[in-house]
Amino acid sequence: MSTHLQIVEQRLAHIPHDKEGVKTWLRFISCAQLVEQAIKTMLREKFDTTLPRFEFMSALDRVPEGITMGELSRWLMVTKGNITGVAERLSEDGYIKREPTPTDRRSFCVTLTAKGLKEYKRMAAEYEALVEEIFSDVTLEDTDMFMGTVAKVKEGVERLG
Amino acid sequence: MSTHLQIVEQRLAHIPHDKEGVKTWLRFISCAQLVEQAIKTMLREKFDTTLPRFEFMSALDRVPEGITMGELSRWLMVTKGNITGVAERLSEDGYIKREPTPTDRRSFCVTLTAKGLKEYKRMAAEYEALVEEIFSDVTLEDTDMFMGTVAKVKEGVERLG
DNA sequence: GCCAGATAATTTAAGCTTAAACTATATAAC
DNA sequence: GTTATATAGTTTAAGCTTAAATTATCTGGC
Repeated sequence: MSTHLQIVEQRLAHIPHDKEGVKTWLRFISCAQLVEQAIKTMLREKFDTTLPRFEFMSALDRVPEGITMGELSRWLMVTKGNITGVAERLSEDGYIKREPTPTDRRSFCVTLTAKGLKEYKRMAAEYEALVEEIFSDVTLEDTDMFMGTVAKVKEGVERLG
Repeated sequence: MSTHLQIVEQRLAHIPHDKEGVKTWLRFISCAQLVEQAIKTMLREKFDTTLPRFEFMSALDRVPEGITMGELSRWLMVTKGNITGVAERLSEDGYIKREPTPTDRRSFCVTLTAKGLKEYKRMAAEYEALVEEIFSDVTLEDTDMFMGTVAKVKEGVERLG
């Protein structure tokens, strides 16, 4: 049985030596996927939920007064159609509620229910513990260097126009 | 209009100071998503295709003699059901072909067609140019430091059991 | 040969995601 | 007030993804 790490090494071996950027990108994305997979597995096994649902509830936890679907869409950086679907399922489970806003009859004010807040707090504690454990050997110096690299990559993306 | 970068900074501001790992993870995944989005946009606009289709064809390009659905599943680190679906659509478009293997009547030998190979080469050139451009300011020293951090994160995930 | 267990691939049901079309409402210009 | 334009949210069609169940085939032990 091949591990994630071994497969990534095999894939790197097929990339020409002059493609340093491609190799770095493959290392980058495979590490991100590894961590994300660990988070998804934890959320599924311990809370029978998904990362998009968790992130949706996390967005609501910041703002007890509630926010609109459009604001959620911008905060989570996904389409409004996406928000509609996730909200529908969270609402069915009684974790969130959508109430009309007095000033604009087109929009809703979305908030966590008491049940949703309680469940979110449980999930957030496990999530934070998991991520802190995964990153526990990463030092502040590592993070500083890493942020410098991230800044260069982001500039690279912005250069594209 | 908020940019990706601004939204990430706002999200970081809501994370407690003692959660360094969570902050680093958010920076990590947001950078990965930014690059991935640039790649997906390029593939859609220039080739009317998707990243999973590109990766599928990339896996086939390595092995002109062809590989089975199960090998593709392991190489791409996705379920076999996933492979069935993507293969079906690529086959409809004439980019790949599935032939029975002589030794095992359960399995198929999957290869790129001439059309598929030609299209893949065009896509791969644009993909490599794009990624090299995005990572062009990242130095070998950056990459070395980054790999050290990645190794720590991977160990962190493996520690979970 | 026969049978039990393993393996290759597909199917199914559910959820995530997007782009584009659509409905309803708001806002601004006149 | 009417009209044009913009915005809030939903719907639709298509594709990606998974876990679990299923079908067909293979392999080893007898």
